[in-house]
Amino acid sequence: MVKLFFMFKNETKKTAERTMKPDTVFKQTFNATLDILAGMKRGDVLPSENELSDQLGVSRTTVRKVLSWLSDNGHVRLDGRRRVLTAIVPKRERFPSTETESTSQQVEKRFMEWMLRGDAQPGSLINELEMARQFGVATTGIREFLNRFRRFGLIDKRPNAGWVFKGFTEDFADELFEIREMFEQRSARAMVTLPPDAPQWRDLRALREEHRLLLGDIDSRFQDFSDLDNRLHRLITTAVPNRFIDDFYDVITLIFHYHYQWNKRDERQRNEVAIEEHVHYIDALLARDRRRVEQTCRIHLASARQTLRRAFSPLV
Amino acid sequence: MVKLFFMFKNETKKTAERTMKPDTVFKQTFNATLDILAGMKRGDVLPSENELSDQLGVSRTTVRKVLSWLSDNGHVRLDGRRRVLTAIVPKRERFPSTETESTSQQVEKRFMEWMLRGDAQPGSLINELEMARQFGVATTGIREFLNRFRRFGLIDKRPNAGWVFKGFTEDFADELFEIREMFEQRSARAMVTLPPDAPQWRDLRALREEHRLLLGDIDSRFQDFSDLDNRLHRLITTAVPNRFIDDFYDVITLIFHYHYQWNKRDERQRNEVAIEEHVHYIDALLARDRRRVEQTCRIHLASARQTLRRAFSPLV
DNA sequence: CCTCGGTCCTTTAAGGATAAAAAATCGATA
DNA sequence: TATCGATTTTTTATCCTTAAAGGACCGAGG
Repeated sequence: MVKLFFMFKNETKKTAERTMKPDTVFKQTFNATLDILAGMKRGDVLPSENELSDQLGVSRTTVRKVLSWLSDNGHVRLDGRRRVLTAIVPKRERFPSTETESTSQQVEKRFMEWMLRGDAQPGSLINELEMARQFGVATTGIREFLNRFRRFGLIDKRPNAGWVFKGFTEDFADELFEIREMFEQRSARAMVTLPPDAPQWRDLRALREEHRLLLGDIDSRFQDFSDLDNRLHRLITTAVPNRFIDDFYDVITLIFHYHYQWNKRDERQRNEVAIEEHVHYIDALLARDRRRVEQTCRIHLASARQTLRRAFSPLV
Repeated sequence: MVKLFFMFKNETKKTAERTMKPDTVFKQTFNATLDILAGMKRGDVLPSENELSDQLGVSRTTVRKVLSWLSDNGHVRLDGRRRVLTAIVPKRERFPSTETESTSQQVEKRFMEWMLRGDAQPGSLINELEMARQFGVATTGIREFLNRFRRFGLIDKRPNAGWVFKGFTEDFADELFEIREMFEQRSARAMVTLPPDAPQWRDLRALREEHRLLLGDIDSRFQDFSDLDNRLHRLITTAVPNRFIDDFYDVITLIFHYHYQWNKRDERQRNEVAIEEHVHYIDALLARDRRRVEQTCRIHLASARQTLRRAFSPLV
């Protein structure tokens, strides 16, 4: 059987000593707090602990840890029960992105890179222990990732005997897009029947404007398409929410997120075509013309499918 | 916030001392080997180690462990390189089913029971540690289960802050069946276009016969319907395989498996109706009549949806 | 040349431990 | 009455450890 090796050339060796639970949340929060402070000047009063907690999406415990650091290092002064900014925090205090990524995020990233590089042969075995060693994490982290990754349809589990990589193949693209087409057509049809005062129409018009702006500046900003693509399709699915369809879009989002990072061939032109397809699709939706919606949707998905399929034959 | 307690009334306390990795595979293999020996008589030669390994679906290592026991306890004698059965193994040597279930299977079972009992309030929090204590397993086992269970659309993860049970509600049934209907109609339409010599037609005719037999003996065997239901729908999806559709059927299979165990109301009558619907559906497929297939499929799924929905209002 | 026993090594499935993060508690105070 | 500081308790994310299961190798024998 073919065994896999996950180490890439030019890989930087992991030297960081691992703690039990990483403090990536603290470090991210720290950076985010600095972003907030950057918009303030000396003498300004900081938001309250609860406000910061809400705004940053972390517990007050973590917020307080950051605020303690700011006090201890003389950037913030206590004035009664207010906190006052006394000194700007220099940029170099920010934690680098390598330290703000949790283990599970790192595993996902490295696994996807390994897969999309094309190093992975269909049918090859994935070994938890080997992967854990190469990624510098414990086997439990790998297990957890693989279990979550199962639903992407790219790996199979053989109990007591590891995992099989099924391959990032044309079959995969076809099966993915068969479902995607069913779901998208269903959502698009539902959207057409939404009442004219549904909030989706406002969002859709805003998205159309964003598409127009991007097309006007396509040469420098063509990489922003990925985000726009995701937002359009997610908006359409909100017409009639269904948790299984939402979950499926998670699969598509992840696949495309990494796919866009690795497949740079014809990127600019590919995205320009896709944006134009989107505009036609959006116009059809705004016109609430069911037949045209179905047609423009089909055209766009067919070309997206071709894009993904071509990623599997990199030499042609 | 509502907290959950997983301990049921009349629950038997776990007293078994836990080992690192349970030997459930050995115990299952042991029982399965006894089943094979039951079909033999004294003096018969056992199959080879490799044969047993293939047949039982476990490694030779495990097979050899069972064979060692048989030798050590005088039930099997070595004759050159053959093994000869010398004494029947008494039934009481079999391991009880409680010892042949792996931790992950136990966790799944107990979680599903807890959910389907209706003790779980929608929106309540699931606590890994609490659940681990109640189930008598380590937190890693719970985590792994919850991660795998995510795709069933019944729980949500909040990073660093546990899991939320979304509730086994009518919404869930509706969303599940919306997808199921799309997938089933798609597969049924594909099946109609299969060539007359496709192996599916043979299997379908066999299934039809099984339905007929079950209907004739409905009073004593109505519980066998669950298995038949699963096999029919799985057969139809093989018309044009798609890994995402297969995965979705795993969700349906598990939900129905436990649902059938807990919801006994009108069980016999419900199953009888469903079998008749199946027969009409199968006949339409065998006739390769697209319109009738769509119609009978819709009728059957609508009644299955009602069955599941009714399970959420147990007092009406 | 295939199969078996013996042996050994590798890998998975579980348990257990610990630091970080979340959450709760409680006066005090504005 | 909501907020803050201080402190404590609970829970998650991660690492490490170990027995069972899988798998490879080898020599012998039919």
